[in-house]
Amino acid sequence: MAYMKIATWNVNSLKVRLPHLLDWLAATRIDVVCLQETKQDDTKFPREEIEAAGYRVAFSGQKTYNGVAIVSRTPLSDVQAGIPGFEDEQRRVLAATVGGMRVVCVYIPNGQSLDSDKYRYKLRWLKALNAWLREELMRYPALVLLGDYNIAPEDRDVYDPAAWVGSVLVSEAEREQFRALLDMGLRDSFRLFEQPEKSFTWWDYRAAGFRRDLGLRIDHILLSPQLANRCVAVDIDRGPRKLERPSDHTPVVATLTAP
DNA sequence: ATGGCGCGCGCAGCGCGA
Repeated sequence: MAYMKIATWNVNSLKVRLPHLLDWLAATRIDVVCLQETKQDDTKFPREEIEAAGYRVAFSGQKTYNGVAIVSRTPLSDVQAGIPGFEDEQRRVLAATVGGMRVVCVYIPNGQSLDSDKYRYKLRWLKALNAWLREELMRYPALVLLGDYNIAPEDRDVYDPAAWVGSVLVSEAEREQFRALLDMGLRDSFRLFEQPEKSFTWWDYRAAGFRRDLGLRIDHILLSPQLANRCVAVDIDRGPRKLERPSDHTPVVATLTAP
């Protein structure tokens, strides 16, 4: 295989979106996709359907909220759920080694509002993620961190920055944590390339957000330097967002040359 | 436009997402 495609997609309920996922995998031949908001207990996870499509899968789920999974055409090894040493009942992190890469799938907390306990949790969570990844990067030079970050890193990632001042997803403390990831050497793969203005990955279900293109870029693929050197393209795939009953997020796909 | 929609749970209407 000349290229490897690795993707992230917040499916907002895997139960509802499984047909979209299977169709998308068949159409795109993606090698690895990290899922967020599966919202399913591990006992309910549709492992058989995904394996029947020719993929392996690792998952860490919970009922109603959160839940992450890594779907891969090649075997997954050294699967690890959660951030070591960080007590968290919420299933938001899953890491595995795939094709010589360390793949870290994250569903970063939303935060709700700046005065919320959930926001304080988000910042604590991000600090723990940063500290952990600093070590992981030393252990795994070929590392990719991908998922729903719930952070729009810059104003150009927001359809109307003025309207979002004072909100979660754009606050300075969150963006600082995002920059801390870049400061340890990770690259925002999307910005390695020329991209259209108004490149978004999420649109509110309300107010015809997608039709009016009122979106945010909050789903990201960060690459260690070694993987950034192999990255030849990164694209947002709006296709699944145009289907009936879509997720409010759309997939992001990075294309890497074979090692 | 202060909300709007979609999801899970569970069977009414609420919490949550972003």
